[in-house]
Amino acid sequence: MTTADADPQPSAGRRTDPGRRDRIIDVCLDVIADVGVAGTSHRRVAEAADVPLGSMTYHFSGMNELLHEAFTRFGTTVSDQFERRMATAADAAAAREAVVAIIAEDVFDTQRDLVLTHELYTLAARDPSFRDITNAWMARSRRALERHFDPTTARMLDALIEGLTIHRALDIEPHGREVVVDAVRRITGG
Amino acid sequence: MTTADADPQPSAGRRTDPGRRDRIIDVCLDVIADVGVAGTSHRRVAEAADVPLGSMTYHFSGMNELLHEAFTRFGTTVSDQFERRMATAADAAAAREAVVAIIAEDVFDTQRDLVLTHELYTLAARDPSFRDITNAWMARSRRALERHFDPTTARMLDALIEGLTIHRALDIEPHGREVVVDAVRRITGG
Amino acid sequence: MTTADADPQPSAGRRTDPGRRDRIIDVCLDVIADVGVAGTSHRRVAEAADVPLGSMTYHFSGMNELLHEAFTRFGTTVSDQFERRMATAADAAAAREAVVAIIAEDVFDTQRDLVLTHELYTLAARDPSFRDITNAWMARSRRALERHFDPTTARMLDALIEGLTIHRALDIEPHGREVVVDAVRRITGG
Amino acid sequence: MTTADADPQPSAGRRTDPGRRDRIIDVCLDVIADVGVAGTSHRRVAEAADVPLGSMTYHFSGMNELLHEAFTRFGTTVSDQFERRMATAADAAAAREAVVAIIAEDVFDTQRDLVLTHELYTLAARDPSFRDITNAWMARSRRALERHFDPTTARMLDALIEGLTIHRALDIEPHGREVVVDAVRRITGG
DNA sequence: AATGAATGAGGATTCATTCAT
DNA sequence: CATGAATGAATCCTCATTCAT
Repeated sequence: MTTADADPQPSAGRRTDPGRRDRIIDVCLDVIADVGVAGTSHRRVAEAADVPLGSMTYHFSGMNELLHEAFTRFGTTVSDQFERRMATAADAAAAREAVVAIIAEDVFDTQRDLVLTHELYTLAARDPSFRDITNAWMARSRRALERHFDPTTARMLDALIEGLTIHRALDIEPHGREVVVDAVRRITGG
Repeated sequence: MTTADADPQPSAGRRTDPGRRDRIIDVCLDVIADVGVAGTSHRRVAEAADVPLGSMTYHFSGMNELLHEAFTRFGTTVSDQFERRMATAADAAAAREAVVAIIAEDVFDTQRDLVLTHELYTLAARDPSFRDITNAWMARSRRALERHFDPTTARMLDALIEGLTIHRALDIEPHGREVVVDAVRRITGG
Repeated sequence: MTTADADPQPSAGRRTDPGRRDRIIDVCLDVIADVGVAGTSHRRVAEAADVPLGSMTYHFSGMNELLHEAFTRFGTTVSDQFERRMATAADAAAAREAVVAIIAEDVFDTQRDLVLTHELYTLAARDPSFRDITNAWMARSRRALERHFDPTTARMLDALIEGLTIHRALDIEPHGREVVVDAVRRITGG
Repeated sequence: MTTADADPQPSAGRRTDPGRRDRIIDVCLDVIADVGVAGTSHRRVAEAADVPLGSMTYHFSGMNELLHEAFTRFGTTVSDQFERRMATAADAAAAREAVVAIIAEDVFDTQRDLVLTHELYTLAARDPSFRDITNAWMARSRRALERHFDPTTARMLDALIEGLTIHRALDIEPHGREVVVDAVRRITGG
């Protein structure tokens, strides 16, 4: 009864693993956040995802495709959150507060997102094939802001969010919340 | 004067090479701009600098030291330019125009600086040992802005410059100069 | 007749594909001519034949079987042509001209055949299991020549054809037709 | 006296190994003869030469350079032997006998040379960068033959040697020596 | 009968670093 | 002081083959 040929899940038991591709992409983002794009290798991702090395190039044509998919997912996730934040704002005042919250809270508590964002920008700065990701991201952000502000103000706000977020994360003595509130007010004229 | 075969220009002609360390640092920045920190290796830098491979680990304890020195130089160079821009401004109006010029012109025409900046941010976002570079950079920028604006406004302006510069470089349809002018006016209340 | 959706041309349209094995063999020769035996892989052949990868090991026990079948076909094809050439010769003079034509024209205009021949010889030189192909080829050539020449002369002619063909293909300044004519005459005493 | 730090050849004792490059090339030919160009890999050659894997790409830019050097050496070696054979022949009769000996003895007793020759031809048939090796080889052979025979005859003889050698090696029932003698006589009119 | 998913072994190559000179 | 030689680890990627379906 315990012989091998009676085992419904023989040896490794890992013949088919649907969703593996998805899992690899998720894990890849973790690895990037951990060791950077520079340190991200097939080996490391495979190990982190508990997947054989050969699986990597089976599911992805190469590192480039993997990175592209990973950052596409990242961009989509962040954009989703951004949109949700803006969508729940009832009026301009609430929208302003949402923007402040995004700057002061969202990215602040996730070092992970900060790192990933910079890694993506670095990639996009050199490799145009990653621009479509940043483009889509920026486009969605702006569209979400345009629900509450005119196009020009939306652009400015978007850039302000970018700059304040970066500086907040890198600065040795980060600005307080009131600076953010004030800056948003100046731009939006609220 | 010392040895018998007092040849002023010895055979290989590269016996003593003062400034070699400096040259390596400069070339390293070029290499980073070209292939990214990820693709920057001793070999590549050595070749680009026309320096023997062994020279790399002789002058630098390792890649980390080399990168650190390279980005320190980069930060200093960019800060110098920034300071010079701001120093020549006679009054607040001129200062505002200088800021606009920095955003709309300086980084715009050098893809190189854009790439290097992001590479540095990416490094700093993960590795604290690179924070001192970004800190010094930000501190100098802010001090330069504080010549003309109050500290809070200076902070905001600094962040705005950051965000607008990035978006200008990555955006598929970059904003026009007038958007920059308007944004600077709103923040500075000019 | 069996299932309900008795579609005579089922969805994918490639349910049954008689002659697929044949097509794979043909394509395999093209691949070998293109990238050499060394570069010929299941994957490459499968892709070139527009056949799923799994199909390769279904139809062939392994690369060796595939190569064997491919070169068998190649040898047969070339031998057929050789035989046809010799068969149409009415007398010894015509036979001599046929030999000249084979050397000076047949292989000359197909780089493909030259490459394939050498690949086969290389295989046969090391692996005895490919000797039966070259043996059959040589036997047929000799038999075809023996229609017009005595056995010893046939052997010599066969070797001469071999050598002149190779040198014609590899030589930087190939010999002219008259050299071929002369050599054939000397061997056959025509 | 026998302590480790008194050992002039510390630990591995393989710091500098002049002539290593040469040894690799020689070993490479052995490996090719053994498993073919197709089966020749850095790993296999490194192991056969008792050299670390990293040593391979240190001494050679890649497989192509290694193969090129190996076959260049092979071609030179064989040509040398050929030239020596022909140089020692005092008159035309002796030259004819030398040619016979080359065909009937030289290659016959070295399966190795046969295999290597075919591997080289296969390479040269597809990759023009290997033609210079075969060209040099053929040129030297012909020049050596022209010491004793007129250019046209030399060409024919060269081709005959090629063809008879190949057939002798591949044939299931190889021709006897007398066929070779006869063929050479017919071509040279001796 | 046929195939897509999967994988471990091995492919060439690049690398930072060590060390004898 | 400076460097060329050397190497083991790690890089991405390709491969033949197996197997559940």
